[in-house]
Amino acid sequence: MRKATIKDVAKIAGVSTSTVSRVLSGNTSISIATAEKVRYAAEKLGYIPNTAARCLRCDKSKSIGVVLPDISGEFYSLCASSILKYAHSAGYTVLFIESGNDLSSETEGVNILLQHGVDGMIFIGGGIDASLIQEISKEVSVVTGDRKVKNVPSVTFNNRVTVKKLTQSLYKSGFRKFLYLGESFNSFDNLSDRYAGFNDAINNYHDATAITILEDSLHGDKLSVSFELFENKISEIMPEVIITSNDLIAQGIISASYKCGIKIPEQIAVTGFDDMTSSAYYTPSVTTVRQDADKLSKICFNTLIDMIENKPVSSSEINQEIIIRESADIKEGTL
Amino acid sequence: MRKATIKDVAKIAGVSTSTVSRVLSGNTSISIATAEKVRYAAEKLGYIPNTAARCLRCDKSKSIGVVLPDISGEFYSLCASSILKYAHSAGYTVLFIESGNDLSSETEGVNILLQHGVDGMIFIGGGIDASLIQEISKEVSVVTGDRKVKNVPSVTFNNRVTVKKLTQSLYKSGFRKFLYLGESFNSFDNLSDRYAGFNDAINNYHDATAITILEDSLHGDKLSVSFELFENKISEIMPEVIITSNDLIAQGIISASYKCGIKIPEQIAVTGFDDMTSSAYYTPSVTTVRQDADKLSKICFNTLIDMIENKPVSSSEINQEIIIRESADIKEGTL
DNA sequence: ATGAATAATGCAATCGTTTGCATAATAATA
DNA sequence: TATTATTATGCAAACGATTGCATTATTCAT
Repeated sequence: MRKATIKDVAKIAGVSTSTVSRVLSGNTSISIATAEKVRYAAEKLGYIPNTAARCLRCDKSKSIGVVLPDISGEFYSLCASSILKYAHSAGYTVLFIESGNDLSSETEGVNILLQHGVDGMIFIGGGIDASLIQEISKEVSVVTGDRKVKNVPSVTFNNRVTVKKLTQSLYKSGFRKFLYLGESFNSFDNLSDRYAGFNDAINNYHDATAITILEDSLHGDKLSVSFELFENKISEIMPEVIITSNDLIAQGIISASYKCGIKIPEQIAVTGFDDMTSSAYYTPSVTTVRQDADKLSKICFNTLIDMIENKPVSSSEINQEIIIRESADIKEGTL
Repeated sequence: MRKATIKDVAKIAGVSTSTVSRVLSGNTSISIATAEKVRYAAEKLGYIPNTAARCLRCDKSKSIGVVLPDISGEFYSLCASSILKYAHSAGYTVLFIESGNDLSSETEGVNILLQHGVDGMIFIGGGIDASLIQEISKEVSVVTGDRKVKNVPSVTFNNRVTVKKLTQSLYKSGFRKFLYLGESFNSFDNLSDRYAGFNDAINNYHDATAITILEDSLHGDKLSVSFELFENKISEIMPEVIITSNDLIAQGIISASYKCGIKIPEQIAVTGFDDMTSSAYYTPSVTTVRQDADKLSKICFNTLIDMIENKPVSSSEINQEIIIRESADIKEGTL
């Protein structure tokens, strides 16, 4: 048998479809008796309102789009999970888009969202063309997470302050010869901010030395690259501490050093970024910076909903947390 | 200005809406000239077809629902990513639902999918009430992934065969005292299958000893549990090899043994399951079983689409791959 | 050139809701 | 009781697309 519609419910309950609609949405005055009848009929028929029809009529979909680089990344998947949670409990539905690498797949993805008439979009992380976001934000409510785009409300982490603090406490812990080893960046605010924070700290110390290595191929699982890098470059330099821009690099360094017979943290201290699950169980466990994905997601979502409901919104910044573990011995009280 | 509709396009192009529709869907005969005009008008207006309207009219949404325990799990997030990929390139949209723990959130999630009129659903992994799936499968096309439900097409891994093979090759590599350390199971086919495979192999050997420990609290990141377990129980037993039912347990064992001064793999060999990213970089790296999430997702999706299009479908099984690494020294040629 | 077949297009109904307006029923007030 | 507010309901028109049927324009064959 066909799926029950509001008409069927109306017929069974002996009222008009308007009444059924009103009972079910429950925001107008309805006599208790009819409400009862309607609810009974709906229940009996197993009536499920048709979202498409409602969406068409009301010109809003109660759905949002979420664009992120790849949903299988540890951080992003946590965001996905959180957003799903908040969205569902607010009666919203979520469409995810992986921006991937190329602009064309991005545009295509955004088009899917547009076609579906999402009420708003959240863009999380880099890798998505800024001008595209700008463009979209004129048509529909947009919030960016972990990234800033001009004239678009954003939710970001305080990377710069955190890395400055981290560097300072390493200095206070006695380290003097620093190596900053990070992914190269162009306009990725969070990466450049991390490096900026490093410099903020270093520039205050005249008895500290700092070298920087920025590499494109460091990210992802290309740890062998780190290994080479370690053998070729670091051995000449021999820093006392290596500050990296993500945990995978840090783990790569640790792994490489292990194979070269260099002891971590005894000979070289290493810090990461992201607090990946594996970092806690690594040997040695990785001193790193934790970013609260759930918090980011929550604020992004709430901000977006406020925008959709035409409430005033503003950007926000979330504090990161430095997690001290074995790979870098940060002295008590230096944070 | 309002978003352009098919009417606007029709007016600009000087044709009827029917014609516009036909041009854009491109499956009926249309003169080249009008097609040209229509396409030009659509382009000029930035026309984006309204999915809700189409969905309403055609009674299909070109969308599917995917229900999984949690989208942030490493394996599941890979599935999510893959499904997104295949779905989008087939013109489908995806709604994810986290089944979480309780039945109520499951039912709620499924309701969301029903309301949205998804054309089909994929249920991946355990934790979702089997009878609920049965129920749903009467209303809409359903495929299960990494799990079997009566009368529902499924895509599963050959857990039993794989673990049997793994056990056999460990035996052939010289191990005799086995410990199977896994999550306890009730109806989770994959877990019970793994254990069954272990027994399949062991039962053939009269000179091998096997102990089994099944624990509820082993899964997830409760590695301290493993640690306790290791100290209290295993030390009395002292197996030569430990076969675990997932990588986290294996890593926990490795980590615990390290702290107890037991050398792995020299004193005890350990195998995991899942081939998590971290397992490759662990020290020692973890011998494990890889399950191809992308393959699973692809077959699930294709099967579902076949069902939706009323083509005949059948269940399939995917071979797992044993990945030999440092934590368990499987001899060449024993596989 | 004339009728038959085919190709192009338009008309209008339809999908399932919601909602402004009108009306009927009820309650409050004078 | 007559009159006015208030509360409950129904009617019917949207929302934007698709599609069966009817119609017109075109092509083809004889």
